Amino acid sequence: MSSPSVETVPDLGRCDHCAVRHQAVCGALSDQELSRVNQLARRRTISAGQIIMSDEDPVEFFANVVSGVIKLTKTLVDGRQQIVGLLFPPDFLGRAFSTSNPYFAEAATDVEICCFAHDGFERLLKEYPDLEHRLFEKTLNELDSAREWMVLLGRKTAEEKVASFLLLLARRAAVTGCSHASAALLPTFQLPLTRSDIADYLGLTIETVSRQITRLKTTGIIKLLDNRLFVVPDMDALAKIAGQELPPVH
Amino acid sequence: MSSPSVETVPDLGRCDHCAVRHQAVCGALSDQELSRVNQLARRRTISAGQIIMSDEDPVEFFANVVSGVIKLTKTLVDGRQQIVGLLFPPDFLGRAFSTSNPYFAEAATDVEICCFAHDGFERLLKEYPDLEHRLFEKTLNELDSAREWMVLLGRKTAEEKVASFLLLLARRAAVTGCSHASAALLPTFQLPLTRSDIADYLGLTIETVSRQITRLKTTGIIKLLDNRLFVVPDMDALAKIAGQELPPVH
DNA sequence: CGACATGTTGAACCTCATCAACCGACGTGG
DNA sequence: CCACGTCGGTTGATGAGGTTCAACATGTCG
Repeated sequence: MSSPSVETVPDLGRCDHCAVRHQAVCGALSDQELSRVNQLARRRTISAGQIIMSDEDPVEFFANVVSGVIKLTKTLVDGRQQIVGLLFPPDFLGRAFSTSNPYFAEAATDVEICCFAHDGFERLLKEYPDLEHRLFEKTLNELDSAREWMVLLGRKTAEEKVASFLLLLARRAAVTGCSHASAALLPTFQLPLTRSDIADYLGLTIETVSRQITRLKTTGIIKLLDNRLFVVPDMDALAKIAGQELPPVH
Repeated sequence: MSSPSVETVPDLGRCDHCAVRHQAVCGALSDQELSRVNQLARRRTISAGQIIMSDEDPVEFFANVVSGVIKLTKTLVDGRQQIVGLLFPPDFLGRAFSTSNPYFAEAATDVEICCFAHDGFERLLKEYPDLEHRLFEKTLNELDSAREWMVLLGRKTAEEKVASFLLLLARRAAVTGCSHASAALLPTFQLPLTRSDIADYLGLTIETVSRQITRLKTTGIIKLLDNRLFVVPDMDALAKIAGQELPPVH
């Protein structure tokens, strides 16, 4: 397992080549600490559609999202469903300090995660306050996002909802910097969700989502290279349609 | 200020008589630590309708809610508003680890809060991991609530929304145990919000809220002693209408 | 090739928003 | 003291935005 190395250099194992090593919660850890985490961690690959955690099960593990997208969903007794969160790399999956899961976690695309056993990880949180602090900050950001989404769900029109969602992805793509298309550096991204998932994320039906997308397409706000590959020629135009929140300055 | 006492007994000052001393984040602190917090804290009384924090201002302070109800709101440029959270005692107000406020905080009723200066409190968080941990747990609970509300906003009907809201208050009243009415111990509570606030919380209009309340009244699911005082004769019936989430057991 | 999943489009319907009138309570000033 | 305006709430009539139901297109996999 461990390569023959000078003993002062900790064995980081897979963590050493991990794509999200510094952005994930692990970023809080020193090399020494990370080598311990490494022994606790287990990579898993999950194909699209698989359920990762169920609200029927107790919390069994936590995980970092390494690649792909995970959707967190809640369901009413009659089957109505709502996506209450999307996890991208390097987000963290799992409800700390609770024995029960408050939602379903399902792979929206093929997904790679790095899992930690429940007990071991909670012990780690106790031992490394920096780790807990990092997780806390991530949680605060999630809370901010959730509340922004509440505005969308409660007050925005179908067109604004779809535009907001596309804007979210376009901005992510702009930051991540991976423009798939050669198209002169215009924000371009791959849809990670089906129409059905988008509907569940926006509190709409599939049909309405489809109609709004074709509308944005015909008005030229967006372009589709194929059914899943989007280009946004004018981010400001899209942002305008998305119905922005009150800016901080009055 | 400090009463002449044996020096081994820390001066808890107002904290000693504080109604939320043990439930609020302060519950994480020893008497020694609390006596220090006490010097940092300042009680404030705020009348209904006053703005406590604006998203236009930087984060200036944090606070414990001691009595009353605070609403957290977000607004779109054209004035559409959404309440993204309600704070009851002993909830915590303020976004830690950020220089800007993500929302408005407004007193829904007359409110008593216990304020801490921003810098002093963040220093305290660093020094007392237990305090930060407690705040973390509160944040996790807020996130759970926010996500539950997303299901309501995205997927529930007007009737279910109103019923869910009343159920929320009725359950709170049942726990807090303060039944205002002599009515044979039926869950009874005072509405802390105007119809307009309720509408902003549920993503509806005032008119729809009003109509749904009268509907629940005429079907006997709820009774009104006056415009603000509600009685729930049958919690299960109300819960049924509220459209429960999928129970943990399949 | 047929079966199935994903997505699009059309037509009818319905829930909820909108606009408007009205009510009672309250406070204020002439 | 009463007229007046305001505020919170209720009720009615109307219509638009989105859902529902249904048909069809497209792509994929055995």
